[in-house]
Amino acid sequence: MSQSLRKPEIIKIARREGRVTVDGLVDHFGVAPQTIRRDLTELADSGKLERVHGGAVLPSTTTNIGYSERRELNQPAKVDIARVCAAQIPNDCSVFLNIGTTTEAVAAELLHHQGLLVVTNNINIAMILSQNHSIEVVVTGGNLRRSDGGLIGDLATQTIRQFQFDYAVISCSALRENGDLMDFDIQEVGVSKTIIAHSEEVFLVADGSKFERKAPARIASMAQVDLFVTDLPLSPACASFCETSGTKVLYA
Amino acid sequence: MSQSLRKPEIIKIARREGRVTVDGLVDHFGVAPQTIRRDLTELADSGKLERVHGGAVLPSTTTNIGYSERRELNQPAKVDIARVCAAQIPNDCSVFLNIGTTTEAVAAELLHHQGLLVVTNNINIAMILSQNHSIEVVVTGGNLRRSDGGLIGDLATQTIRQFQFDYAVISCSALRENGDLMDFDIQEVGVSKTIIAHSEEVFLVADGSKFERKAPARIASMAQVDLFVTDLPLSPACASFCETSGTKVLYA
DNA sequence: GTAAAAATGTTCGTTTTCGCTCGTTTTTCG
DNA sequence: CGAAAAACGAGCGAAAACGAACATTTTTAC
Repeated sequence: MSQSLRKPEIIKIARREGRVTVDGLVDHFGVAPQTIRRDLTELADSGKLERVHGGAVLPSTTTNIGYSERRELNQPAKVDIARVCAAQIPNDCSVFLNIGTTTEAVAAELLHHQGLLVVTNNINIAMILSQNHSIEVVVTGGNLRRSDGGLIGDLATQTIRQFQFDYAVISCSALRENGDLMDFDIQEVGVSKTIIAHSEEVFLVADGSKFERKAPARIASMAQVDLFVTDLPLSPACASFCETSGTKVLYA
Repeated sequence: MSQSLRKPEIIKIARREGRVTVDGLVDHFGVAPQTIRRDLTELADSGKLERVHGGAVLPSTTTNIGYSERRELNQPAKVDIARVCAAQIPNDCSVFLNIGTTTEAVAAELLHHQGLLVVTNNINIAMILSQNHSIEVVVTGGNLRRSDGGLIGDLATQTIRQFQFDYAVISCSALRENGDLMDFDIQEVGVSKTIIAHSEEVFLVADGSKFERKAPARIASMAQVDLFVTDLPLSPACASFCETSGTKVLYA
């Protein structure tokens, strides 16, 4: 399929409005109706939209709109971080991956590894890793959180307690200057704490935007993290905290 | 502006705006279009951007999963069986759905129900049911079986033992004339036995082709099933067995 | 200071996109 | 049901964008 600058924006509008019209897009982009029709036809052919007379609608199977938008947010940075993180994980070891778009990116990078045992409480990660037949995938139980495919609650922690991981890759909703890892969901906090307690090496993946966000629940301190992979330089305060607590920092 | 500073800035703009145009960058940097094209091509080669006619956009990781599943779900016989089975399940109750394409079809039919608590060891079912916000979805832990998205092993049975279900919908790999339910995977047998032991009402969904197949491991007897939904008439032997064991039979 | 190397600008032939026309299909409305 | 109106897809020419090759400028290394 040929590409165009308009198509991503058409999809964005479709996800926001639920549908798009040829006329509306003609006004929006200032192009001829035929051009819009061509775009819609091609988007429909590739399964991104469903063509209807006069416009197009979202395919009926599209769920988690908010999530998929968030997943694309800052994606290149996440992939860079993920690549650096995955490079620190050897073959033939056990790894835990928890909830988060950045950890999903790590899962995608891990597809090139071999002989891994990966345990995850993220359904999307399980789907991603099922492509590699040399990776044994174990899913924790738990209540399914629709917003991001995460499995949380008591069942999840129960499962995790039965393992001891060589490596854990975790993320968080927000980071504070004093080195605290924060999260929105109190249930997820319990899971993350359990993961840290059952892992030899804890890797934290988080892009720089996490420093600008606030979240209510405290997961842990950076001191409990062995390796922190991020994209932007840390503030002096945070950098010195990592220094004294022995947390290694890698930049993507 | 020197060359080394231009590419990071292009990425910064792309992340902020979601897309960049050649013309826009020519104005922004005051260089020739060809230079911008070179930059964009190199950024695209390294995976940071996705090149399109007239500019570039952030790489999209939109993955459309579930094509193959949906195809299988559309097999008319399975859908008919699923519809009949789903009609026997009331709103506001707890249901277990196990592995199998027919049970997946049941999940699709249950999308119209409300107030359900559904526990499943099938990742595809979890994805399907996540579309209905009035259904609480719980996933059992377990080793992921790539062939069908099933979660099996000790972790799965452990989880199931913690529940007592109003209804369980199960399937099997094969059916014998004497009323035995058979399966290919010994690990799955353990799961199915546990499900039956922890459910008030057990529904079996299986199309007629199951009678023509052989499988090595015995799950249970039809006598432990309360309702059997199928598409083709049973053999006289099997029908009389159901009669004496009190198993109700429904035809789709 | 000079030469090599890298980056940038220019030209030009090729490819892609876009808008127009026109005949066909779908929808709307009496 | 049937006709008018809207929407649609195919084909075509013009315009824009593209990439390759080469000339020119800037940076780097000695």
